[in-house]
Amino acid sequence: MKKVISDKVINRLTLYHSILTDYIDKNIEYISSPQIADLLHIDNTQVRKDIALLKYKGKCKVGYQVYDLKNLIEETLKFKTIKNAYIVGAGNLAMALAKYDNFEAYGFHISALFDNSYLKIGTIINGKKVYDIDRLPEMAERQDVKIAILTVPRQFAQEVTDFLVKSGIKYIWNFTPCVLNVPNFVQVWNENLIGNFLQFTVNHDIDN
Amino acid sequence: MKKVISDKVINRLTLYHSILTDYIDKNIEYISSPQIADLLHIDNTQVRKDIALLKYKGKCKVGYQVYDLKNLIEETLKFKTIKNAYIVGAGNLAMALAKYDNFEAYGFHISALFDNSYLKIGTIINGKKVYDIDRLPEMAERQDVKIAILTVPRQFAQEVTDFLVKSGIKYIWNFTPCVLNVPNFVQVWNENLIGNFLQFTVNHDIDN
DNA sequence: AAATTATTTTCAATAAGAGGAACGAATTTC
DNA sequence: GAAATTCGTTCCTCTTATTGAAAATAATTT
Repeated sequence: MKKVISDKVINRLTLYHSILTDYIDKNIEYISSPQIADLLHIDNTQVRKDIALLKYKGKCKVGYQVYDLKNLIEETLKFKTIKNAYIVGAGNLAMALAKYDNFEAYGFHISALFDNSYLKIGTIINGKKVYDIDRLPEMAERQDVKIAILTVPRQFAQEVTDFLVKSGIKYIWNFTPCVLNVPNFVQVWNENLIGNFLQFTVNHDIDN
Repeated sequence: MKKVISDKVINRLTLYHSILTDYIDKNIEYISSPQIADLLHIDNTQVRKDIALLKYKGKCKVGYQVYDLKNLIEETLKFKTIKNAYIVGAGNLAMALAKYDNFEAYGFHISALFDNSYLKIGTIINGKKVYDIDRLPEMAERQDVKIAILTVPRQFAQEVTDFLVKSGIKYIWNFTPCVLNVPNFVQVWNENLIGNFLQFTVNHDIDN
């Protein structure tokens, strides 16, 4: 797998995108690299280099065209490509994610949720139905879904992961605080919620 | 601000920590760098180097002592230091976060939630009370809380942020898909949920 | 209208950092 | 005692970030 765009750049591009969205709301036509850089407290050369990766040319003394640049980022990051995904484990976090319509803006479509509790199976959250997890293998194959968002309690994480792997899931977005053991052909992204924020509290002195 | 430990290392350390927790549950006394590396699909030299940063010495041919290493990581990442935080905006995501007891393991304590809806003010979620957001400045000063977890709808993000800044909040864990404009003495961590996972879907070909 | 100024992009070069390979040293096992 | 495994470290490579001109263009001044 060759990385066309590095992780760090992708992350920054999503932030630029969010700024651009805001500028469009405000009907501003141009944005400059120093403007973006100031908002994010990063270096403006960084911004220009990231944008240069997209082969996009700005206008001297004016900056970049907001609308075009936003579209280009969406194209590069494939926001318009629909990525179907299942949520596995219909707990609190799953509910929040299922109700979080913002996913769609990035091309993620939650097709269904899965759980093993009879209290949850059959319920509908934000138009998305909760199915018995036993049905996942069949549905995943039929709907050709390869992404699972894992939100089960930690003690079931590995067990359910094994089940997902057998079901043909290829990408697991792991919200559990566990390191999952998977074969090489399955990719895991550990959404280390707390770990990310720690980067913050470790190096600063938070004295309460 | 000098970074004693880089972001990437911190992120990996949290993953090691999660593996170590698992090993303790299984009553295994020692763990080696290749074992950790295999689970995370990274290089074992990397693991050794990260651990070397902690000034921890392993035992040749045996590995590292699970219990000690886990404690050392917790100490380094300040898991035992209680970090009080408020959740601002009592929506779906806030509910999920408030119910997510795992935060405590990392030293994060949610002291209270805040909202402006009379439907939510006064309710109690997982033992944590929802207060009128007007009370935040006074409470933050009295309780000396400097961390806010922002989960309001995107259209109110900036407005509420300005309010938080005026209230003396110094660290904002931003779950909204907005880039917040803050003064230099306030730090924002953009928890770019989708952005993180995109790193995944952009460079792989997910064909559905 | 021409010249100047200020801002911004672009290109090039340097510096810093992270990841991976390799090797000696140590220790357990056979 | 020999073999195998693992740690710790050094070195090298590749990536990423920063710095420093130079070119371009809009706005301002003369």
